[in-house]
Amino acid sequence: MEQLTAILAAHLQSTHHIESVENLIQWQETRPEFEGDLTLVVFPFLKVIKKSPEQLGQEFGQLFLDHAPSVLAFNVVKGFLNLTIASEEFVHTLQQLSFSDLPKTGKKVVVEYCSPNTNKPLHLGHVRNNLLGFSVANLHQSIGCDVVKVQVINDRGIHICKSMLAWQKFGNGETPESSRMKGDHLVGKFYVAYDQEFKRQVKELLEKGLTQEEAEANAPILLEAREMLQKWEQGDVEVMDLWKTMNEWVFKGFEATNQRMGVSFDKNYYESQTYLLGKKYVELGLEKGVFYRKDDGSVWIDLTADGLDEKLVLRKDGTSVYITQDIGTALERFEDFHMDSMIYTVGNEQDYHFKVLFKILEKLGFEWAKNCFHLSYGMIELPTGKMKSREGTVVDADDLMQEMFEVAKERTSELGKIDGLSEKESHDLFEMIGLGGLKYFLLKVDPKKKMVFNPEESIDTQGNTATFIQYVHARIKSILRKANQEGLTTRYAGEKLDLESSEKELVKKLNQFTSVRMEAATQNNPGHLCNYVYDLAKTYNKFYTECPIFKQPSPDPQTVVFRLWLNQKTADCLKYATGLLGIGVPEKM
RNA sequence: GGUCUGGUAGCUCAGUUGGAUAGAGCAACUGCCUUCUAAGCAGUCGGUCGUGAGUUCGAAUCUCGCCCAGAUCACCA
Repeated sequence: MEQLTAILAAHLQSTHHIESVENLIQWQETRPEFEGDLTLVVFPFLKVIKKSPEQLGQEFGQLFLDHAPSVLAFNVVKGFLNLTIASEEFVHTLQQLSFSDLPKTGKKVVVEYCSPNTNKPLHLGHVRNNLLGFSVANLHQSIGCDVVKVQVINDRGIHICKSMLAWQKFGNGETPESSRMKGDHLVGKFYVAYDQEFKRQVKELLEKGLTQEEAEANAPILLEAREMLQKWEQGDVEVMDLWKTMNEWVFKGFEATNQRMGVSFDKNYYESQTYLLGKKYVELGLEKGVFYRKDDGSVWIDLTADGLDEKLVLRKDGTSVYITQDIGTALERFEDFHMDSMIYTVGNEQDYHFKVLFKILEKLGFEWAKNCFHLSYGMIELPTGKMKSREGTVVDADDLMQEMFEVAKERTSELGKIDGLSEKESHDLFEMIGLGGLKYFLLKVDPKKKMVFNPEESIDTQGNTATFIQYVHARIKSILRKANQEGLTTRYAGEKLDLESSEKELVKKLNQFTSVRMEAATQNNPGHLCNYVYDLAKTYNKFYTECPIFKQPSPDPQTVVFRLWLNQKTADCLKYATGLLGIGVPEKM
């Protein structure tokens, strides 16, 4: 394509005296319904060259035919010049493709995701968050960045005290061991128990004649929780011990969940250690005149000139608010890593918060603030409505993964695909199919979109699913195993060969990988890669049916090797690309 | 009310800096397994791209108005 561009640019310069050709030359792939491989859009030239689209197309077509050996033929339809490219060119393209991480650029990116509270287990929302954050981190690594994966663990505050208090009141000394429950689920149970008790007390107070507001503010259990928070802040030994114990339970639970999901972190930040950090930077902001102090002593920033509001950054009693902590945490991270950019994977209900945060960091004079990105994603709702932890209407992450596993098991067994597999092999396969299906389902849609999760409909194994992609990989591997048995090589020597159209399509599709990956990484959208992988799998399947290798009549030896090579390259690409999404592909299924 | 995000086939979604007759999957229907894996392939059916204007050779894509849905505008986190 570079060659063709050069030829055209030279022609435009010498014949039509046009110097700046950058914006005029638009290449695109020829649509399947037309003859050809590569298409030049002629319309943009009409403004500078007074000819009809048809004439100009003919002129350019002839030019390529005369000067570019790789162009075999051309046709012009309306304002589109379609070129047929020689098979050698496709072989050459395929030779240059490899699927691995790009060389290091020295750019450092911090990716934050997960951010759980330690009062309840992870749910479907966290799953989307985790998968997005993890795959975006992979994508950046893939294009040559140094990536640091971090999570902030929300381990303090009134909501944590609530589950602690409920455990004290109703727990009877229950532990994960004694109850045989995962620690995070056990603690979550008491968070729900708190809420039930709270509601009961509110109801009681209402019956005594208090208003709803009064009742909610004076429920004894809430007052107790507040008292507990105060004790925590004072470092009360008993409360701290309970806090540490229950948090340990939860951390163990989270670790198990994240491990099964396949995500990991390089560093954890605990809010209990960072919640006071922001204060010293408030002083810095005051010195710089970015912040100002009101008469009552509270500190603010005025962002009205930037289209935002005034925002409090320090209360009049000198304590921090949410954004103060985030300022502190961001700067702490910069001390830790000196990153060039940072990605926050957080739900879209915090869009405004992050706009404000980035603006503040920028005004404080930090260069990297401009490269901060809020990877904002839409909420997941159930057919019955929103998920609410307190009311127990959530899709639990552990349950969900297990359900996916079970469905994969059932479906695979039905199809008789586990014959000849050991118990461990089939277990691993179910896990790969089940988890892969879940991951692909959540990653393929644009992160910005909210989604409705319907458990029955979501667990599909046909069509645009991970299973389909995994199946294609297994098919390829099966062919390559057979080739190996027969002692055939997959190294094509590169002699002249006429390619079938589905072979050409597959090479073209493989050739798109690099640009798709770049787009997915720079836009922080793994969905692009999902769509690509699906497309690739579909393109392969067409090639698979149209270009057999071991079927009779068998193709000539050179074609066999070429097709095996193409199989190998496709498998490499599928494995690498799905790996970036955190999805595994099996050797057999 | 202000700001942000979304609105594409019955359903779930793609659709690169504006490019050819708007694409997939699911669902419904029709063909194809004596073997490179049918979790597949080929095909039929299905659309006033929320709506009205504008910009131009050309608009799902850009601009403006309006309609619908969600989020947000806390000295909560």
